[in-house]
Amino acid sequence: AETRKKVLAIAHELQYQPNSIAVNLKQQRTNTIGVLIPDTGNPFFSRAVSGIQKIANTSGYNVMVCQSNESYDTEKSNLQSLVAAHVDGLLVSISRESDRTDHFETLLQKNIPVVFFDRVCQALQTSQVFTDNYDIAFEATQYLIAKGCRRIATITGPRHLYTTFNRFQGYIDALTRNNLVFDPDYLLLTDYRQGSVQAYTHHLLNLEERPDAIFAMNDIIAIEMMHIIKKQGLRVPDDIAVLGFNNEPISAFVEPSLSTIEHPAHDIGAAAAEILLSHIKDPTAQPTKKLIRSSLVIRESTELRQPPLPKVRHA
Amino acid sequence: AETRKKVLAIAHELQYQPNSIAVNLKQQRTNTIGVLIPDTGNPFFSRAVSGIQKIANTSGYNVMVCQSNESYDTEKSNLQSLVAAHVDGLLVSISRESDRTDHFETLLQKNIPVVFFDRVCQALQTSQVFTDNYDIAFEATQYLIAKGCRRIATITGPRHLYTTFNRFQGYIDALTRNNLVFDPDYLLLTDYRQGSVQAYTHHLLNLEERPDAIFAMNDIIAIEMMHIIKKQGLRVPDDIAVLGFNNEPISAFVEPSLSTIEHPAHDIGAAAAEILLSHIKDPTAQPTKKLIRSSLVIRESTELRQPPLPKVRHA
DNA sequence: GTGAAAGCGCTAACAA
DNA sequence: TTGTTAGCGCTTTCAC
Repeated sequence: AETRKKVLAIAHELQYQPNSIAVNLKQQRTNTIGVLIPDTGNPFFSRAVSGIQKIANTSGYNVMVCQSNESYDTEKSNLQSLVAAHVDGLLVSISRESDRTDHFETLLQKNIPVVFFDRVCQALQTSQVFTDNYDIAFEATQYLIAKGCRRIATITGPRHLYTTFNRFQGYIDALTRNNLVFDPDYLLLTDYRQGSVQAYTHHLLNLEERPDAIFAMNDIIAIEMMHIIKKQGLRVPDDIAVLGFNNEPISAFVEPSLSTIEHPAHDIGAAAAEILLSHIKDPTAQPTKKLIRSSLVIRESTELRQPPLPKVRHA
Repeated sequence: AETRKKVLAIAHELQYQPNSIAVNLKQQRTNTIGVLIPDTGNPFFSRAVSGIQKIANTSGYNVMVCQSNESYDTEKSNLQSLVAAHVDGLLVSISRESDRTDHFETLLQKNIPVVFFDRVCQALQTSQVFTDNYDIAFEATQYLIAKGCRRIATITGPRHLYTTFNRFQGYIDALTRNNLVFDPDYLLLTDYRQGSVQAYTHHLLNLEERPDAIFAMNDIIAIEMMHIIKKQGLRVPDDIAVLGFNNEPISAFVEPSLSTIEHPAHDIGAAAAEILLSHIKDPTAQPTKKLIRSSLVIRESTELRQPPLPKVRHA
């Protein structure tokens, strides 16, 4: 009782800090969560990490970040690093290249909680946080059609990605609903490589029937496309309307300002972190799926000044 | 010898992985480096983190990231977390609010290697990686003056930040060298709060003698300012030239394309990580200072079409 | 070369 | 309530 005080006082005086590694060894946990994302430099993911940090830090967790650079192999090796580092749980958005998900199965075997976010992995029985990709793509396409667009091109990623697949379905279904036929010429699969946007845009502009709208998979691509379109002497939105995805801050300030889809990266990251922490606390908890809604942000790049064309029936 | 093989075989079969926490406890290190930056969502820092990751992962290190949100208190508490997590070393870019650096002294006492990057801390005897802020700001200002600009405004941050201070000095010295007097009306200190850029820009545009050029502290601010200037019916660069900082990818695609300063975030991060790893390997190594050069990237936002005005002598 | 044992710094169980 | 001790899983030393 007396000595207790003395010890505490001296401990404080010597600035005693428990050795967390020893604590970790004893407790068999690290108070660290692993984050595995495709690209730190992608603003969507860096904002998601920001949301993750916020939740993790307020709960006394540290965050270990790895980037797969959109490579399956790197993702796999990052995963091993994070597991080897004994993170208490993982937040993952899978790489573009990952069309199989065998590497995540070991997590389930080892009972390491994992929450996928945005680019989720449907094959696995885990918690997931995602947005209503199908609905918002449907709504966005519907909106473009209502504006009078009939030849709507889309730039998208590989089919096996959850986000891409659902957005594409929403796009297709909106076309069908409006009796428009899907023209494969208007579908571009991008790999994001340097210079690819330029090539894709020129391809679209040189088509016999040039598209009258482009629905891009993110704002950065959309802005680059607008730039190229304008350089070609065409007008946005009058000749070609452009719609982005993600609502990056910069999109409000380009000319014309970019219509896009608000995709709350910070909230998605934070929600995923919260679910993960709950799984860490209670390992028996069932996987949950959380939907975070997106919304259409209409600006100038799709606001056609001319009245909509009369509705045309194709096919 | 024989049993060795058998054991190894079975170990492989059971997928034996040494428990890294136990290894860490024994070795007194974690193979983890801590990264402390102001803001994960800031593209400059997220690109720097990308460079750090690359070096760290190839050397078998994990990366633990914390963001201070530009707050001194958060920075201090993040620092404690990272030290408590026993990171083997730290990479730090200090927060805007941190006008004192007492919290970093404990690192030196505990002999934890730290490398500051970009927003370095001069008061401490540690390794640092930075860019030639003074020279490039001088060169950029000189360039604007050569283009005929005489009333050059600048948007900058607090004086105690290394980057800000040196850029400001370069700006001032270039003015002086050209016999232009520095007008405090043309200096804006921003805190980056929501909406502040709009207020600052309007302030500048409403000055009795409107600036004919603006040198912003980063591209995002510069692009927002261009947007506001154009909304006011003024032309960029003819009425006001605009120069950014950081050369974000998007800056090539705005209208007019933004002149800016190439500030190699990825390289700065990678260089800092390399120096840190060398300090971890050899704790007796002396602190080094590494300079990574920036360069002027000239695009449309400063390319005045009219011939430069005749040189005016002020004061 | 092989094997046993001490110990990293802590926590939790147990004994006093 | 207080003090002692075993043990987390590894590495390294030291004896064999």
